[in-house]
Amino acid sequence: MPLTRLTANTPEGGTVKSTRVTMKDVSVAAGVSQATVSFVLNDKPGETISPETRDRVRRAAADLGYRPNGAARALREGTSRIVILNVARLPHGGTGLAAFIDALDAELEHLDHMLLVRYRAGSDDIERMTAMVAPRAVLDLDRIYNSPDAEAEVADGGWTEGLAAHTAVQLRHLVDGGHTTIGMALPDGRPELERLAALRLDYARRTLGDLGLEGPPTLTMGAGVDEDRTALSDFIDRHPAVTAIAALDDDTALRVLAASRALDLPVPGRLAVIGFDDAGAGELVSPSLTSVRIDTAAFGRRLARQVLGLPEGDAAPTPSPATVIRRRSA
Amino acid sequence: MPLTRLTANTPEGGTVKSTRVTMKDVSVAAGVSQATVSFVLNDKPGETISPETRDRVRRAAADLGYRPNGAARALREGTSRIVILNVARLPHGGTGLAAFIDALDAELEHLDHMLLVRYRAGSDDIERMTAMVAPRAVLDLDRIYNSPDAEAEVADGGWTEGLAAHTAVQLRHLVDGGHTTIGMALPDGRPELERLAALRLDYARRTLGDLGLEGPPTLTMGAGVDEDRTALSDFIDRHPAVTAIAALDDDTALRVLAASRALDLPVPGRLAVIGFDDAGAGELVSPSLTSVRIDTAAFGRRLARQVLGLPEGDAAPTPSPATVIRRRSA
DNA sequence: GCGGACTACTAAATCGAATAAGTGCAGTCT
DNA sequence: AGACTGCACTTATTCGATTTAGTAGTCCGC
Repeated sequence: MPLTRLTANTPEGGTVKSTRVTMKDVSVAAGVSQATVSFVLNDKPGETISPETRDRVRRAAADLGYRPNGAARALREGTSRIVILNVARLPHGGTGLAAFIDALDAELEHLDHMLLVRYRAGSDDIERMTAMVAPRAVLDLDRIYNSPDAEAEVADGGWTEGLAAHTAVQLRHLVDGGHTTIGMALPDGRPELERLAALRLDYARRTLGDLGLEGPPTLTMGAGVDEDRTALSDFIDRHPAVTAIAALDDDTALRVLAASRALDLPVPGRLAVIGFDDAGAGELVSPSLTSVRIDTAAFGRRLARQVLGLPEGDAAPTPSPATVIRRRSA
Repeated sequence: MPLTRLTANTPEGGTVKSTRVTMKDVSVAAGVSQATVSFVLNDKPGETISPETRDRVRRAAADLGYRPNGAARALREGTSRIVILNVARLPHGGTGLAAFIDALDAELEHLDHMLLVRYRAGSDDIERMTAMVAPRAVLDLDRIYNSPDAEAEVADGGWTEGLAAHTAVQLRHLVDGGHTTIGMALPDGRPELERLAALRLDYARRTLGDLGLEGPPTLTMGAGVDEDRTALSDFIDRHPAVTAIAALDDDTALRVLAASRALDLPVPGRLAVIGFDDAGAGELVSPSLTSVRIDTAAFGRRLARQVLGLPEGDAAPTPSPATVIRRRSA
């Protein structure tokens, strides 16, 4: 009754190795050379293979249950068909990020690649990884936030442009609710989120500007329950006109909620609170947390193709809907 | 300003390939054959290499920054040095699981292997993975719960035995608080957690039995906020003597808290609630959630060695402490 | 009726490590 | 002195794919 199910491949190669179907086996079954099998199965352009032969080969491969050996491929091609997603220390609780990963995974699978996730951070780790697994690409969700070369043109599946729209949805919900002086809550002591915070803050400023409102004063939460209460208290003293707070994420929003409770500030009566990237716990607190659920699947799909250097594909310039999950807090 | 930092290895090979340091390069630099380099770097037993040569080889390898090519190794040996952890659809918010993964990762790194996490489930996926990455082992956190052969002897780093102790800590906290009739809250509609639930319930029953108390009546939560309220209401009606509830995890505990609030049941006055595997949101709700924080690092370390077929190593039969994070709810 | 182009393939090299099977030489035993 | 053993290596093969460089055979024009 163990927690883990172990499927070990004995390095000694017991029966496993002898069972493996190789390209050679397929070539024999189809009565052609091994090279021909490779040409057919990879649809190599420029090679002329008769339709009948193609058929025989494909049939043989299917019959035998042939699967190309990733190691051999990687050795020959220089990189494996693995794509690494590095999520070191980032929050991955939100539904948005989960959907993003799901879509990325599905699309990569469709393109005959495999997404694997790495939790370790550090540049040395990336070096190790390059040597050990030679991934086709590394998607680093962490590094970007601390990246000095902010303007580097890097594939992101359109996430960044989407972020602007999503931030706007969050703010607009508060404005539609009649709020005109809005604050923004950012996480404390999370250096890996610093750049994301700056980005979101910038978009928030623009959104409010477009609506003829002043940019949001900011509030930092996350140092601890007591510190949070003090921080919110100070913030309200300094900005008494603020009647609503938009948070960077649900965790930060929950902290605002907790601090408000401690200060006896009625939510949403005195202070409306809205989160971002609905993380699930929002419906379990009181008052329940209003949040923004973002559809990031389209980004994931686009990123998969970008990462492999493929054209955008059939995925049209999809709109990226963000919907407000309306609960009690705003 | 993208979300992702992309480090692509061009399949075309560009400059990267020419830059790679191979064993051949090392052998030339050290003035020996490539085979000798392999013998030295792998400490091949049975091979007699003079200390001076060993030194020259090691020095050359270090100077050139040699890193063995994972693909070549995998091709030759039949399996790569990658260990896959499959966490498909399981909750991974708890601090315990995070610490478990961290320790597993660190120990595997120490043993020159690499832990990569896979989110997809399904047997077909495992087949794909075997062909594409040929992992040395697959740790499936998911399958185990549905596994029919419950008694299979599989490496788990001692997790299972620990679970019993941890469950006891959770229950004992309630008993120490004066509670004698205790219920257990289990998640609803999470088939992947069914077996874990059964396991925990069994341990709970034993713990209570040892203390001379009756086994816990169970309560199912998670179908939805309204359903949860009804479920708790029914439960209290049926078991009015129950004054405390131990939950399978923090998420389930939060649901009990929310339902209690909806029913105006004072917590911990009428009903004490304790979670498991402290997931972080517990301190942000009101009343704040008491939970059990488990130290799973030792399990991770042991599992790493088990999985690679190594002896237990220096890691002594470590005790696995579980500590109650005492907050307001119990 | 012969060179050239095209078709439909095959043979062999290659990627980088691990390893089985030698090779030359010094020392030992009988 | 010749066989034998052990040491310190080297040579060459292997893993399973991709890819380059062929090689027969056919058709086509002149």
